[in-house]
Amino acid sequence: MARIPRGRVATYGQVARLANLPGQARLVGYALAALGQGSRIPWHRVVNARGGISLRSDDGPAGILQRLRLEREKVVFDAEGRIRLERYRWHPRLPAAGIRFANGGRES
DNA sequence: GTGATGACGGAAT
DNA sequence: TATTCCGCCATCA
Repeated sequence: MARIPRGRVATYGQVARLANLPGQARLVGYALAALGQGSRIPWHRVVNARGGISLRSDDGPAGILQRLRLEREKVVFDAEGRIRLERYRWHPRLPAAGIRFANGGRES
């Protein structure tokens, strides 16, 4: 996820596949929920397969914050709160095998 | 040990 | 395009 460039997004399922965990999209969400506030991981660049923001406990400002952070990166939401994946989806160059952890695994 | 739940995905309808 | 349904599995009560 740290490789996702500014202004681009990836879906939960996409991240799961890159992590060599095909079909385990829910675990990606589960992992994100465990991130601390000080995490340097760009969690706001991960959206669901419909291009929407997924937050169960969106009582707080988290959901709004994700949208604001993305809009600050020039990502546009439509009237239904969704973005065009065909336009903003990130297309990684290297296969999953080429991934290297730049933080020594401290975020996991 | 068991059942419910959840930052989801995808096929079927 | 929208809904419904089922698979997925780490956690937790």
